[in-house]
Amino acid sequence: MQMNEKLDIEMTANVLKLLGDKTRLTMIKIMSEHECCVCEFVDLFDMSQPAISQHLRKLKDSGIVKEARRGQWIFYSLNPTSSYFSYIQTVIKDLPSLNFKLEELTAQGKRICCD
Amino acid sequence: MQMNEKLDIEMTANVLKLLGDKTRLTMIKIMSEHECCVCEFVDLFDMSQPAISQHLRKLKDSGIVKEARRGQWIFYSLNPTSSYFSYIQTVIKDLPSLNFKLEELTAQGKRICCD
DNA sequence: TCATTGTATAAGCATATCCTTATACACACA
DNA sequence: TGTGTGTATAAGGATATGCTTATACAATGA
Repeated sequence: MQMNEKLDIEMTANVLKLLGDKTRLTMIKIMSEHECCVCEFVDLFDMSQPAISQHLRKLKDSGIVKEARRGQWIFYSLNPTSSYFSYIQTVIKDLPSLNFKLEELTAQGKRICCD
Repeated sequence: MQMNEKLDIEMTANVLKLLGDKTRLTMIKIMSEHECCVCEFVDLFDMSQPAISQHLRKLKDSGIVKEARRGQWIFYSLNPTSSYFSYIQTVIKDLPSLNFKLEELTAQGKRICCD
């Protein structure tokens, strides 16, 4: 059963602006499949650590992403309490999965695991 | 039956960036319900005619919107041949309808009709 | 053909965006 | 407590964005 809750245009535009950047859209798609820490993103993107950190901060400030510190690492994931949680999943649904990217990291021993 | 065609991340980010502006997102929502000409948008938004025109050009350049001249007027609408046509409809589905805005125009005799 | 109306383009400006490098902060562990 | 590793913040620069005003182009109709 669909909820069909109405979205605010201005808030939605802000969310779409955040997703309207290739780096952030890719991050969001990755986080929709797995939580991920900053250093993993740094390995996945050809970009400096501060650049990654700044993208994550924008996503966190908007409330669509949450962070969880585990020891030295901070893991980011989609925030299930955000009012845009299911909307975002709809928007990214048909983007290609990036699981294989994380598997490459695992193969290179670069995957962070805190179990 | 869902198609579930895979979307390209970079192209999708570009589309979302276009939608990630309050003015353009509103325009798109309006166009999803009715075609609309430039002067109508000018009446609907508190913004100059060139500003409206420039937003429409971006949307047209990306292929997600098409134009049709009818006499003096140029009508814009969602482009059904765009590969993002159904995607966009999904993305804007739960935004509030703006039909009442067009009805206000009609009441003010500002609605353009070429029938 | 000329004036009017609708639309597009050009140029310029203020601000936003996205990156960089340098540096600070947080945690782990010897 | 000191050092290494992970992450955040600060500052600054290049480019992008979104508006403005001025002007050009397109169609209509007297």
